[in-house]
Amino acid sequence: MNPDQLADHLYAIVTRVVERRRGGRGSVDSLVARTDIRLERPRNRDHGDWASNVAMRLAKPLGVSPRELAEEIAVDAGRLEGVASAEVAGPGFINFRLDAGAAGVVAKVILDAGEAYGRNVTQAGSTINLEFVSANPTGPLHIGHTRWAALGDSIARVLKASGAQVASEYYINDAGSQMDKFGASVLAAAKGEPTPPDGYPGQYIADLAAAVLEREPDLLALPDDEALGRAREIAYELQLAEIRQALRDFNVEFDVWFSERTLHAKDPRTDRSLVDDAVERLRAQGHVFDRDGAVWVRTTDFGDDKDRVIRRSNGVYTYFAADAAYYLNKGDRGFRHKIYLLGADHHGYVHRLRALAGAAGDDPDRDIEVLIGQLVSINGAKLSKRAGNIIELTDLQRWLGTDALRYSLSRSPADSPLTLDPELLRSHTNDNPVYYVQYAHARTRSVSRNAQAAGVARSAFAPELLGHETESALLGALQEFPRIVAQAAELREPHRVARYVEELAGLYHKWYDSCRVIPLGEEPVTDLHRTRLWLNDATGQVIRNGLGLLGVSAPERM
RNA sequence: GCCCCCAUAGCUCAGGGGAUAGAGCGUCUGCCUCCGGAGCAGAAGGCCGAAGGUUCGAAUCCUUCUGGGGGCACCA
Repeated sequence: MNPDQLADHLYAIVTRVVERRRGGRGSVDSLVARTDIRLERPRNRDHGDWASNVAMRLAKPLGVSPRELAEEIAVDAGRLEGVASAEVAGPGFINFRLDAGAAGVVAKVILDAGEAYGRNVTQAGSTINLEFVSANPTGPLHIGHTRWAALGDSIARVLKASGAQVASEYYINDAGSQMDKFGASVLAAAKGEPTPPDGYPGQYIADLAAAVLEREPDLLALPDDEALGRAREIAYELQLAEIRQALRDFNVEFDVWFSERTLHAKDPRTDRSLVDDAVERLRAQGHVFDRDGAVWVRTTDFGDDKDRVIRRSNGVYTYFAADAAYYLNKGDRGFRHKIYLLGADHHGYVHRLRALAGAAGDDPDRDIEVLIGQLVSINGAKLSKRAGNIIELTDLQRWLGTDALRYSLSRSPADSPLTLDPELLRSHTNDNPVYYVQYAHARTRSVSRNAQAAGVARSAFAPELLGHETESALLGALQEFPRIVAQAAELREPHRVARYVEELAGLYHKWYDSCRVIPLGEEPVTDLHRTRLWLNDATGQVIRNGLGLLGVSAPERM
């Protein structure tokens, strides 16, 4: 008996009650949405294993008191198999208590499913393109990108676990003038000249220059134009490789690396690029006009505060044009839903992107979704390029460790400002929530190893014996995991998984403290010990699955 | 000026209209002869920024205000 099954039974009972009272005039569905009949885990354990507010929702439309209605529902609900009791409490809650056996079967369900436990089909049928990071390949990733890398990757994972067809995608801005500035900066460094105006400063440019010279020793003997091109291309290749490696080391996997150059490349047969086509497609939709020699998109039709130029009067496309082409290309590749993860410093793009969807003939409310995340600060200091106190992703990783860094970035919602305390993250103690969770996992593994040595095996499974209060608390939390994953996917909030595994770890530690898996001294091994081993192993599996969704390791030992 | 986000314990942060608002850290008190004490049990700590509104019920939804962060290019 899991909460979803119980909710189904409850719905059937409520349907009967409503029919009895209404005599066929008006169904349940006309009074309350099916999804509003939900079971929640009460905060207070005295309120049972699961609680429903359905009576309070229906009392008014039915014209009865919530408690009276709750009593009527509770009588039937109390007779359900697997339900030990259904009691009315407070203003009209119905509090359910499950039989230990009915609750305990989840341990077996989990171990049968293994890594698949938690997967669900709530997002089945949706095709989602999820774009994040997309940093210019003109320098290393810094902390500003780090949060989106952690978050975006975990969002992709929970979406996939919920049955969505997802492509996580990195848009490489490798076209345009910033690449030339980048190339010029590297070439200048190779020549030993100072950084050109508007160029990229930084030690990494000098390092790249050295690497470029190593690859192309005759670089400086080439004509200037050619040298610039070679420097730019080699440095680009090296820098992009470094970015990819940094993300791989951070357990961030992109399905697609999309080069902006793809959009500008002319098709040799038609001599047209995807950007050319995109502008014409928007024009055909009726949202493009010409003014002052430039081509504009009427983004104000879709809530933008001013119209945007897509092709300048000098004939050069703006960045917006590439954005449009890229957006259309995502749709052409079969992705109905496009998610963009942007930092708060880019929120000005939101209207523009939504306008793009509208101008392309899509529904801006349904086909495009822009997630805005707040910036991260360290020790209270905001980190920005302007302030010159950028910290690189790879430095942070080496400093704090991938697990601690990913976890701390993943355990808060994206729109919540986040301050990292490096001292705290470096501490390998309980100061650091990730260790609390990882320790719980390591402990399940240790118990499992010790159990084997002590002759306790999963040879018997008697869930009705799991009657201790810490056991019913742990079982209830284990039952919740699939809906936590589904919720994280639906809301694009992977931090819910982090908070969940923290709670689960806490419940496990409490259980461990009061219930032994391995008998003391000369006591005999009983089915209770064997069944507890199932529970121990199931808990380890769920913590492992949860951490996996966050890209954090679940160590066997610490 | 216009737009977006935030405000909850001393600190860092959770809390999708429900019951007595939570966790970790920090402070204080207990618990290791036996499965990992990186743990557990307990104490203290709150006008959920302010004021209105919606609701049987608001930290949560709406409006206004205050305070903080960010953004408003024929840049990329």
